[in-house]
Amino acid sequence: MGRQPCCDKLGVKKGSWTAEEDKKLIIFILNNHHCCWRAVPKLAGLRRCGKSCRLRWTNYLRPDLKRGLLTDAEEQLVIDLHARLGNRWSKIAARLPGRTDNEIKNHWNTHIKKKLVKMGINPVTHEPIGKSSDEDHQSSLQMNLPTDHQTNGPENPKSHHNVSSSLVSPTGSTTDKVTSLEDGSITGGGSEDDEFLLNNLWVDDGVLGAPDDLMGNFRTNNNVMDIGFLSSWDENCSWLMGCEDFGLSDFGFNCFSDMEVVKQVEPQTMEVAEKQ
DNA sequence: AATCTCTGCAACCGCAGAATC
DNA sequence: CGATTCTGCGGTTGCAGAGAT
Repeated sequence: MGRQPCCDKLGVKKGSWTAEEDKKLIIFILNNHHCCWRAVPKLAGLRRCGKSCRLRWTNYLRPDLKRGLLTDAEEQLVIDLHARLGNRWSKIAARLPGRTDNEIKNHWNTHIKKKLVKMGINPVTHEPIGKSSDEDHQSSLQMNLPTDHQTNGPENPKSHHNVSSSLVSPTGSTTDKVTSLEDGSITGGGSEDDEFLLNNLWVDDGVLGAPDDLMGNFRTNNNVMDIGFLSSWDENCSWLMGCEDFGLSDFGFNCFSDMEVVKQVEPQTMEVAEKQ
């Protein structure tokens, strides 16, 4: 028998989300969390696929998301993690609070990849271009690059060393780990090894761990909704899990005044929010 | 000022594994 | 235990804005 289908494709809207749709989704999840994504669009009054709702929420509307370009430290960590995990963006994203796999994937493809090539580093193998005889990698790499990079080629031949050595992180902690990885101590795909090493990497990298200034912001296409009274990653997460206990006005969601707010704000929660 | 080209990002698509019946 | 569906992931696409001509 199995389950019911995810969504009937008929009447499902595609394309960019409107501010109105964002509001509906945010309000629904605030009041109900999400029981299952399949049910979300119908219950929230959206003509979207549940999959699309999940994507919109996780990649754009989640309150714990950071915004803007990755910092140097984050970029360095992405490079290090990519060197050992490959294109497992979700695993990489799990190590960068407030960043999504989609965001990291995009940043890799648009920024980091080019930067590495300019430095003479193969972004696939993380080895100096020309060092290995894997011409397949190089040719495939060039296929994926814009023409300006194809014509210019590596502009920095002096960078014939490990990526992680050339892009030194502020802590300097990640470089050594990468070196140890490349001597064969890491087995590709070994999830337990990955977890162990990544946890070490995570723990000692205070720069990236749960930033103090990580303030959750809800944003729509037109609005940024401050929920800055939450001061840490953990608080953000726990708040999310218990979001049904709060009303929208607690978070400064006055922009939703035109929307029907289902739940009433409890006086106690107001007090808590004000104290923060 | 108008047009063209390039770049970056949000969103979609298809697949695989997990979950459910 | 097989069939079916759900969820999450990675690859890819399409559009909008920026920059170049």
